[in-house]
Amino acid sequence: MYRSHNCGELNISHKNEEVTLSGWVQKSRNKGFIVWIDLRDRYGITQLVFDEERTSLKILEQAQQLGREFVIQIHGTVIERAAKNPNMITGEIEILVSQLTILNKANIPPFTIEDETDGGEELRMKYRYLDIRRNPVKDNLIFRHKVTQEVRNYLTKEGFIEVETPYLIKSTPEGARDFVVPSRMNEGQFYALPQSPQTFKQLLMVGGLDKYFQIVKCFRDEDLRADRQPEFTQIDCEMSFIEQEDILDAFEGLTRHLLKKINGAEVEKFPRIQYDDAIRLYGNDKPDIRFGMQFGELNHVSQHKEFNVFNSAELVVGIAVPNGNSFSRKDIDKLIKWLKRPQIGAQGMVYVRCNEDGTFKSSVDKFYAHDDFSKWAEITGAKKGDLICVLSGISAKVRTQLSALRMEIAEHLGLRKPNEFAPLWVLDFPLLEWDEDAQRYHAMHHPFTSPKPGQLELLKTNPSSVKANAYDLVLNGNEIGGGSIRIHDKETQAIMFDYLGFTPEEAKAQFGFLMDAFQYGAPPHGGLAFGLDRLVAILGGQETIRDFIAFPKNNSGRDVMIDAPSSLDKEQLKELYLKLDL
RNA sequence: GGUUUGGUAGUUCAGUUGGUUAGAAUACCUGCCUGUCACGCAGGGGGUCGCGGGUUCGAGUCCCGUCCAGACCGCCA
Repeated sequence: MYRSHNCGELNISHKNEEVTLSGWVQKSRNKGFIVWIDLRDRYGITQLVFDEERTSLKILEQAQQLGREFVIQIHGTVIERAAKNPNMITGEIEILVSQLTILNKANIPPFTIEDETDGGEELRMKYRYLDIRRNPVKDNLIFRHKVTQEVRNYLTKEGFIEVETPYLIKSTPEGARDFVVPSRMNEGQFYALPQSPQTFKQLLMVGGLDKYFQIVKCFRDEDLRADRQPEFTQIDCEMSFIEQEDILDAFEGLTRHLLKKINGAEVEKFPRIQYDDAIRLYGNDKPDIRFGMQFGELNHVSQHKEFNVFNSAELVVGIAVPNGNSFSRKDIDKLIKWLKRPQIGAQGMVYVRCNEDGTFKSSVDKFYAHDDFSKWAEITGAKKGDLICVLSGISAKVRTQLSALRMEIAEHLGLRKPNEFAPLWVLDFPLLEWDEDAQRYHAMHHPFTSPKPGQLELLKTNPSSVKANAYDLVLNGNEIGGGSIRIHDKETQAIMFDYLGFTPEEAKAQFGFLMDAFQYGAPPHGGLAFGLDRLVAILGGQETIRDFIAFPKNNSGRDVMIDAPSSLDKEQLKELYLKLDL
């Protein structure tokens, strides 16, 4: 028996008990005649004591040789400490060791195994197994386990069936790049790893399973970000004989359940916003509504004056920063500099200080009078003591820029509180999006999304105005889920493929199986997928998803621990009928 | 594909207008220490300044190239 207890559970009530513990040496404090060892396992830390009077000399000497992260097993007696440590759960007791076994030695770890480690990101990833010994990472993985358990509990209770769908599927040109896998048994042919189980879950609906879910890995071969991994996990769901309202209900229920069970947060009915309004009021299809600062459009009260920058702009739009008048000139210059970086690309910013005495002080006093600024303040909702920030230019660009500014300022002012949860449904996304590079429309969500009833005809006359039965769930400014009511008849699906530039032959070759299935009694259906990694990070009050993934990839899609990807040897390539053209 | 920041001891970092033998903290090793828990005290070892080239009497420092890493833009149905 390696252990009778773990390292986090012993307390004064176990006094005088004989116990066996196993774990890692966190730290030793050697005072010569007395040695303390902090023994660590997943559950906590228990202090071991060895001294000249009570421990045999052999064991004392052995204890003095123990290095950090040695794996040991001890047997001993729980005793009350002479000097207690109120900061530790096990701080009232220690183990007087009578037997010590070194189960395994350890090299000196390249970074400290402590909550505040001295190791940098890259080093921690290379030795991720050591990193996982640290509480912050370990706790995140346990937290993730709790979330997935609650997801399974809730959806199972609601009658959903978890079904596994294949990972080796077919490559399709729409959407993200596919990861591909050569087939040895089928010369010159390739599987693709799924970007999502989309078509399979629809086929499960045709199969009559009615309510499906899966916690499933998805793969996209696109460039990465801090919060984007090439393989990531989705909570993927689909339901039959439902309308949009049913899906919103079901997954609002799931999200509320998670917020309550995981965070103890009670959230009212989730507010909803139209996609068009989200863009107009926040410049963004995933607004963070934990704070205000809605956009106010100022064209009609700022144009046709002397200020040519605004006169020539398609859109003049501003936000009111609460108590922003406290920003110094230097603060504002810093913001403007930040806006002008190529990543944001703004030309500049006009600001108006709303003084406590009701007067205004702005960077464009030359062109506008008090009454003009009063109107600006009214439209942006600025109060005395606020700062109005105004950008202008091409509508789409300006909205993106002001949205970035809004988030930056909110972050700076501490308005993005991690323990506050503000979910939001964004509804009625456009069906299509114009692709400048390809000079054609592509599906904004995916090509299986149904248009709003009666809007199919609009495809011919005004494609970009067609709205879809598509919705996103946004939490604290992050898109955590998205879905749609699907097309479930062959004719409509064929029209969609046609508009997306597929020839009937291409559509048949790539999605014939789905179109065929639709001819055998496909029920009306729809669904949604949550990004689990991001959801877990947000519920955990953190922005980065990497520490909620046991073995994440780096910025270049590499696993620096196992050093993947790597090249294949000639034999392997030959077997797969591959020649490299480098 | 682009913008940008960085790479110096095991680790995290400092290193001024180019100028003696490249420092600090921590980790590590040795010794001392009977109540530590960020233990303390004394001593010690540890460097291809990412790599290659250039400018210079002299390069960690300046220039060019390259590799690696981070953040962001494009991209991510």
